[in-house]
Amino acid sequence: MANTSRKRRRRKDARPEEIVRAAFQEMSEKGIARSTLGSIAARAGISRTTVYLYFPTKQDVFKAVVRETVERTIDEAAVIVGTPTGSFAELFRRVIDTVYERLVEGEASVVLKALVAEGSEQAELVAFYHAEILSKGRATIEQLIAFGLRSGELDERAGDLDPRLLVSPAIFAAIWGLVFERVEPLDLKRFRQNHVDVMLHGLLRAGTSREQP
Amino acid sequence: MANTSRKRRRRKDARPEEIVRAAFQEMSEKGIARSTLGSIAARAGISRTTVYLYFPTKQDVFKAVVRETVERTIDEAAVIVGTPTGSFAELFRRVIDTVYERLVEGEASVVLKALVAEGSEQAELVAFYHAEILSKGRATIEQLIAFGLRSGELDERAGDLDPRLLVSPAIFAAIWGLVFERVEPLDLKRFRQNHVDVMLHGLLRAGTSREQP
Amino acid sequence: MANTSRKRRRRKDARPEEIVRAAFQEMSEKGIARSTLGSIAARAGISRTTVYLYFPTKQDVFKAVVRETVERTIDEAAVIVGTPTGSFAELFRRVIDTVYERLVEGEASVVLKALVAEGSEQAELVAFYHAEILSKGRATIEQLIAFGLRSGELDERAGDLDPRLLVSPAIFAAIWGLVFERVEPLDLKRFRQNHVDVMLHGLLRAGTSREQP
Amino acid sequence: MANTSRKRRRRKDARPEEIVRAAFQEMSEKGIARSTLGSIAARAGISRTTVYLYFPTKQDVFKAVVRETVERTIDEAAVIVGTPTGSFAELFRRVIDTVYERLVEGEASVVLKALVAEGSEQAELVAFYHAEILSKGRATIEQLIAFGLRSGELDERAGDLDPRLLVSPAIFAAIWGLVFERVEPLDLKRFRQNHVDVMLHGLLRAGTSREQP
DNA sequence: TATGAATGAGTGTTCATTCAT
DNA sequence: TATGAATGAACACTCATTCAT
Repeated sequence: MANTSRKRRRRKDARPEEIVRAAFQEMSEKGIARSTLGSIAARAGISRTTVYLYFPTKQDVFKAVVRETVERTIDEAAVIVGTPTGSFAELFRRVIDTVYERLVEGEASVVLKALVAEGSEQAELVAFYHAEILSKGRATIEQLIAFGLRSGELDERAGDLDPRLLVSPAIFAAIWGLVFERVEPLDLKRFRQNHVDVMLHGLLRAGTSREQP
Repeated sequence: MANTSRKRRRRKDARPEEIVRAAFQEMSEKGIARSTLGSIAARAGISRTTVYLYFPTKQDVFKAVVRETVERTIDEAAVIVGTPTGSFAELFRRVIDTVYERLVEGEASVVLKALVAEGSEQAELVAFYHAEILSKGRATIEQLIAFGLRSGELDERAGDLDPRLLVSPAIFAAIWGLVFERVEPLDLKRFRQNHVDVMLHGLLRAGTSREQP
Repeated sequence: MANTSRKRRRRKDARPEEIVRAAFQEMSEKGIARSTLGSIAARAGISRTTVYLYFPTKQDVFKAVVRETVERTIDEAAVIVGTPTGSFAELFRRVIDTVYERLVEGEASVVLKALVAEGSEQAELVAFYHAEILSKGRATIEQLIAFGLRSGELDERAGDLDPRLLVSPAIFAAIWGLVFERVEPLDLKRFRQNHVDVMLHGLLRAGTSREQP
Repeated sequence: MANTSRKRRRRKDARPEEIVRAAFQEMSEKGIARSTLGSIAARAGISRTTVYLYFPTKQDVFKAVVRETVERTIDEAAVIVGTPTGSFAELFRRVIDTVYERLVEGEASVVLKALVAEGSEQAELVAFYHAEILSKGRATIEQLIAFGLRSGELDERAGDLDPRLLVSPAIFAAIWGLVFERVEPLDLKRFRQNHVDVMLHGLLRAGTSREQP
């Protein structure tokens, strides 16, 4: 809970942050396109035009939303692998847990959706999000794999893995929750458990011989 | 009815398809909300109001887009499991291959993205997509698992799996391709290979004992 | 029941009459403005464009509606005063009865409303309606008054009466029925009775001396 | 709130009235349906969208027109009966005079015409008009009759009268003036005089015995 | 005669943005 | 700093009407 950066930003100027907070809530309910400046302003308790004192454009408001959300997520996300303890399996489970907690269940999932939604016109935001979140996540996973290889728990073929594969079900779950939750809900706890189990042990009955491709 | 002009008739029949094709292209570039009936009509080379001769509403146009684009996709995958041949592993690989070909690399990924992006504003479309596509896909995967259990290749614990887990990396890849491709490309062939390998055999070195949670 | 003119028109060409009938029904339900050629055509069981074979314009359709309805009304309206029998009071009651039957409860009320509605842009129709219906009605009332004066039942001051006054409550009732019926219904029978009673005897208690203006 | 610019504030307060005035004029020329927000705005010298700052919907504009135009009308008539002076005949004449001045000759006739014309498409407006205007008018007439009964000037049978009958010629005159004026004008002064005379004393010569129905 | 195809002009409404105060 | 007033551009949708067959 490194609340230094948060404190730093606070109190310097409360208004922009209130606007961003309101915009985040609107975004999480209606998406970017359907969030109107009017509704954001109303939620922030200010006039619609006052928003323009702090942000030149609606897009810029949402840029700030992404930025702040990402920063908060990063700040709070301790680097787990830095000081590895226990088995690879334990470590893996812990990393995946963190991903679910932060990216899937947390605020960042809203941002992820927004990026998917309007990413094509928000290249700048996409790049920022990638640099701040995804690349760090990737590094974490790569460290994790390296650890497993060193410890001998992982087959040497794991070195060829695309690190994104290991978290991809989590991202899927985040997306699912945002879009299809109402129509066919997903039991996150069970899904996470499945995720880890299958990733670690595979689907095939223990003892089944490996394919030789 | 008999002497209706061929040319005219041909046109009449072709129109909806042309409109749907134009709408698909617009959607892939701008999403649903930002696709206007005007731009769709222009792309189809007709007047804006002509669209209303074939579709009562903008939503219905995109409903048709979703339906036409994705229906064939799933049907094919379903066929595969219908007449299972070979081992579970082979079957699994074949289903996943189909999913990648259709959902990830094919046109359907565009639809998927649009729904992820604007699903909250298009609840009806989401419900439709779920009913037509996801539920069928889910059934296919469930059949696949059942087959594996029957053949003895799958551990009995596979019966508890959320079927969505098995395809989740593919969905992830589809989203990634649409959003982050430019910033960090994804080697689809390798990713798919990883996907199948890890799902089938797990990450842990063969012989490593299963966790007892 | 002079059905000569009706027969004359019939069978010569059934289509236009079917269209006019459909238009009349639409008009009585939705008024002229909200009656679309599409709904009229649908009701007549023909294509929208077929209407144009018989009527150059939507307005012309409704001109025909007014014409036909008025003609029917006139044809069937026997001239009561022509051969007067009984007292003025009896005659008056009979004339008023006819007005209620034809203009208030009959089809013509629909036309009346339409004229009120779009009369300002349908000067031609208004003039036609006046010439065919109102002027004849006026003549009838004037004959009635003359009869009453001759018979000595009417005060000589009745010669100064605007004949329209005598039927004005009936017209009011027609309008009321068309507009406010749902919100505060009007008991036509009672209203008609009141109408005749008050017109004949006035509101004041019998024996009250007349004002001297 | 204190230092809000006077000019600006004045404007803000004046706008709705200006819009309503413009709408009234449009309505009197083209009716409700054919009055577009564009033409109303143009007449008021503002942009089409500015209307939406003051009225959420086109219907609300016309609701305001109806309210503003007719409210004063009835109130005044009600005041008259509130403090009755003189004979019933005098009072009746005064109420009827007010109705002619306000409803027939004044602005309110335009509203009445619009409702008659387009009432079926404007059910809400009709209900509103009834609640605000007609029910009050009815109450006024009923008070008037009650007064006449108390004072002994009215025959006890007047208690059975539909109150609407007493003003119905005035409404007729209003409609006539709007629709048939050009084709056969109506001398309002004379018609009003006739109205009151006949209503009070009836058509039949004094001394003629009442009918026994 | 009859119709299906097509469209242009127009309608109410939304919303990001500008401007004067 | 803060805001209320005002607007232009856009959008989905309707409908009378024209045209080719």
